[in-house]
Amino acid sequence: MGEAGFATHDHSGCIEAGLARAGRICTAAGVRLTPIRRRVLEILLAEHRAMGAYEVLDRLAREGHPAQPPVAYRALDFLVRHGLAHRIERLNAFIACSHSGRDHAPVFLICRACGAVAEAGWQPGGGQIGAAARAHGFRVEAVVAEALGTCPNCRAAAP
Amino acid sequence: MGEAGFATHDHSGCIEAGLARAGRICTAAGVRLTPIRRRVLEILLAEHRAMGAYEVLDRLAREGHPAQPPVAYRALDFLVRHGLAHRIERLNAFIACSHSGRDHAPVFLICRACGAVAEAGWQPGGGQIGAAARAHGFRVEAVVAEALGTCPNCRAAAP
DNA sequence: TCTTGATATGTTATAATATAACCCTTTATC
DNA sequence: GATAAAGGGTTATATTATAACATATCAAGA
Repeated sequence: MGEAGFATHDHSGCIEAGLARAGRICTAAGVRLTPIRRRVLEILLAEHRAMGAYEVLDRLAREGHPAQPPVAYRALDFLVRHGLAHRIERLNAFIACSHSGRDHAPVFLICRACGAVAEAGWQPGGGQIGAAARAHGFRVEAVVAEALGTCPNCRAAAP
Repeated sequence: MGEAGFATHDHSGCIEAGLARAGRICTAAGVRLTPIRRRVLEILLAEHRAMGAYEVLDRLAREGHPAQPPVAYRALDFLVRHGLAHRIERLNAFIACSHSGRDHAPVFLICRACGAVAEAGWQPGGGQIGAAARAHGFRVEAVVAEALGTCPNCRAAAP
């Protein structure tokens, strides 16, 4: 999987690889990738973009799954807790994790024009946020880093 | 004003100074700091913490102001647009800007235990986010950076 | 000053996002 | 198989946010 940028690519393999990876992670963590959880991850992987909880829910509904809000939120919470998906605060949306490494602090690049989201990795402790936190005596446990702007595709289309 | 950290301080002067600064900024920008906008900023400055829109709204209501949701959202949007307040995505809440400088990209340090929020400044373009964006050909227009963790006060209280 | 366009406010209604709470089922373990 | 722990199904409701439209206020030129 690796980095997911804005470049279009054939990601038919992403879904399979993502599910396989999820299976490994869940096994290692001693938790269960149940059918609903697996299906939600699959939906996120297939769409390859940030999706709202109710959008995921609609999918499940159309497939005949039970589809009350808690169904989606529980599955999404699970995926986020185990690092298989991320929540994009700015969009109130969720996206499958596209970073292959272990524990990572993602930074999201969100295109205003097309809504595409790229995930990049970084070392939050090492940079300026870490420095700011140390200056305030603050212990960082998690970081939300989201950049809004325009992706290269949209700039090329409407410069 | 300057940096707002976790240290307690007498911020009676903060309110006055914040309002004066807001007046200058609005005059310079040719926009109006109307009574409602001013009052909402005053509330945020006085509380000195992140407040939800409906919490601000309750205040206005108790003071006899009209208090339908758009009243609060419009005032808060105005304050955010002009850099007088910030939206904390992670909390769906708003906080008065406590950074005296000009255009700045704030990073927020949010304490899980007590909910306090400190605002620090940084240079988003220079750091790792800038590097990640350049690597993806992404043009950054705004950055949300929020760190969750524990503030020094809470760690001292319950280590 | 009058008019006019732009901006702001008041209000109703509703959309979008998220969680509480309860009960039942499935799974893992002894 | 008994039992505890985790997950799922469902109802209801809480929380956050905006659309839409009528009225009021302001700024600036005719």
